[in-house]
Amino acid sequence: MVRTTPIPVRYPTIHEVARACGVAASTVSRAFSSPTRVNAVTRERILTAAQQMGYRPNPAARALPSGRSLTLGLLVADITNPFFFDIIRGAEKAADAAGYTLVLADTAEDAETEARHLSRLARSVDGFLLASSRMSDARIRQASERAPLVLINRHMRDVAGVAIDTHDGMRQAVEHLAALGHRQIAFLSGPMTSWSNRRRWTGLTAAARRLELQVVRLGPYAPTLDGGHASAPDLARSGCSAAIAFNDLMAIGALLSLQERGIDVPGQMSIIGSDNIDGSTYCRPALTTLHSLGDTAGRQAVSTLIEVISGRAGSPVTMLPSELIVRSSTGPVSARARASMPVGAIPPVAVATSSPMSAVSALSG
Amino acid sequence: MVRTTPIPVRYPTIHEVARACGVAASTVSRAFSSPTRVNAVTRERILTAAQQMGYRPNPAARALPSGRSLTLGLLVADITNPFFFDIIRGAEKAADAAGYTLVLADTAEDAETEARHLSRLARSVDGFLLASSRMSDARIRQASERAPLVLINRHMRDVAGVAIDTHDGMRQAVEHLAALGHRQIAFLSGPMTSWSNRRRWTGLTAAARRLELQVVRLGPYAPTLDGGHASAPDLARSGCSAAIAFNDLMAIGALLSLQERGIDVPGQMSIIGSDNIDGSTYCRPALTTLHSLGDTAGRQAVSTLIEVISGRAGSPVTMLPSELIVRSSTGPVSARARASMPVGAIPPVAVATSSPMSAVSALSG
DNA sequence: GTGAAAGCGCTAACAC
DNA sequence: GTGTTAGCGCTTTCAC
Repeated sequence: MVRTTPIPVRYPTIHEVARACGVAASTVSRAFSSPTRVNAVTRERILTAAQQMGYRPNPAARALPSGRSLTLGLLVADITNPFFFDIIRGAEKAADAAGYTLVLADTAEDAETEARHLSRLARSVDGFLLASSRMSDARIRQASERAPLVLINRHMRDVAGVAIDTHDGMRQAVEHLAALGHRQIAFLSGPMTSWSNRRRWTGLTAAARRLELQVVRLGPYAPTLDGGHASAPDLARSGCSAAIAFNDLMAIGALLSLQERGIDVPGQMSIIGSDNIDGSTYCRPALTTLHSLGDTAGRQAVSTLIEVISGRAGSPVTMLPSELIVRSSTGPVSARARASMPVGAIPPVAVATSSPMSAVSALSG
Repeated sequence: MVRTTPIPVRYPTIHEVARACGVAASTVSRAFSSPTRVNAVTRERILTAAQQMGYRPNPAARALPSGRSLTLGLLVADITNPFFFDIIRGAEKAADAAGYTLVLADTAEDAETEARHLSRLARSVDGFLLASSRMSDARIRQASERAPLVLINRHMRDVAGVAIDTHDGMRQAVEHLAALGHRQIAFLSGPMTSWSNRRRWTGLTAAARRLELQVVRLGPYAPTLDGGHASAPDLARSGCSAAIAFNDLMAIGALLSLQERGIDVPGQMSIIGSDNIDGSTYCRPALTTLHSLGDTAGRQAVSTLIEVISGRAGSPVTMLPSELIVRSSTGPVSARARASMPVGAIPPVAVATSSPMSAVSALSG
């Protein structure tokens, strides 16, 4: 038989512990919350008694007068995207170590869902971590004025955050491709609402201009395998010999579709991803990609958030580096490709999309 | 400048809403908690006022007298394992729809970590969902007596749960291999603490006995890419022409390692995984694997848990089917392999491991 | 159908 | 250092 009604455990309260120790309830409270303000001996006695009575502080009762729930909300753009794994694990570890509970919510790449979670959790958590937020700057700013908030993988001058500098990563990627002889590079764009997408594009164009390469932006596509698949036809007819995708999932999707169309990677097309997910090691060819320290980002974001919550200042905007990992999806440009793509056939920076992208227009001149 | 101290929003209380409406606080409370027990007109008035005053119930204040936090804890064996994605998403959707908040915690494949989370969250949540619990039956039973608890992907007669029937999936896998001419099959075992691992092994041996095939169990290995890599040497010298791995990650790891050793898949070795993760479509060759309805499992588990919490009975143990998806990692046994593996060289069921596995000894006779 | 009142278990002044 | 005393914002009897 299945026991459908568990016997609820009656936990002892602070008062019962107090009585057992012959002290006031407030002393028991202090023994847990501000250990220094209680006599070491009596504190020990209280802790021991509490221990053997099975006392566990009631979080709700704690939160009510103090206003602090010791809970943090982590909103992630896509929980199935391996990019977030290390961030989640890092954040969880740091939260745990600091005595906080982490509530994880998936925003499914949608600003509205993100906003809903934000308002739904507003009174349950002490602060928010927004990993790859898809909301507008204005909305984020507004949210950060109502509750402690730290951004991950997004940068705003006036909001605390931990960002990953793929700008420099893009430089490494472009230099790698240039060294292999590529002159025309496509960028497979991810969501326009993604700061890191814009950042990658600006990093890419800056490096390309310096090295006198031509770049085209294709998309935007969904930052998923399917998005990558969708990009393949555009890429195939782009006249480029190499592509840098917004992330690994897209890169892998593109790679598969190209192969299905009989286009060899890297023989006829080199591909670079970003995030260094597990799959980038076992797709074929294995993916050249950017690696960054998600674990560190998660930890750092939590500790920044805890500082913000406690009203301490600090240097709230952290930048983490990223690094190119060269595998087998990039190779020298083929003679045929080189011949079929006369330099100057396309302008230095072309945007093959109808979607607006402010950061681009300023650069495409 | 970064604003490190957000201006905390002072939310109106139930009393302020009450005053604005000229009713008692308790009526406002009822308007939200038990809508039927309040006059429809006054209720509408209250809801409107609350709306425009920006009233949001305080979860802690709610939880204190009621004892219910409207929060559910979902403990997952490995948050980076794609097997859990659909389960997480399904659970999140169902929880959301029922007005519950989901706290997600990663147990890192460790029973102790799982127990720690269980006790840490005990007073913060109304119940637990344990996805692929690594704890012992005894411990799970004990936990389920202290708090509402529903198992996912594990079966115990006396604890509510949603299990995935890979027993029948294994039958499909073995029949598929038998049809391709394989006579010797290896099982790459996952964690011994995993119910589904044991279940897969019994399903495999039962089907193999019926079809008069021989099976060997190798491992256990970690249920990860690395675990799969580790299994490859054992598999290569096992004398088998096909392997069924505990999950896709292991299958992919094994596949890569075999290829590195110059062993062709499926030419010299057929491989079957389980879980149908995204990576199983883009590893090469694409993986033949078992698919199951994680989303449904997650949803179902949440609704069962809510029933358990509210003391309602029902049919608390659900079984979900699984289905074989044939891709390219399985093929006909090669003539060479067939020749080199005389039937009868190894006993019908061999266990090439020193680890204890109760379910096995009973079957290996 | 609604109001009054008594807590839920804890924290945080404030005294001493 | 420790005890006393108010609440925190809500739910939930119990009257009416």
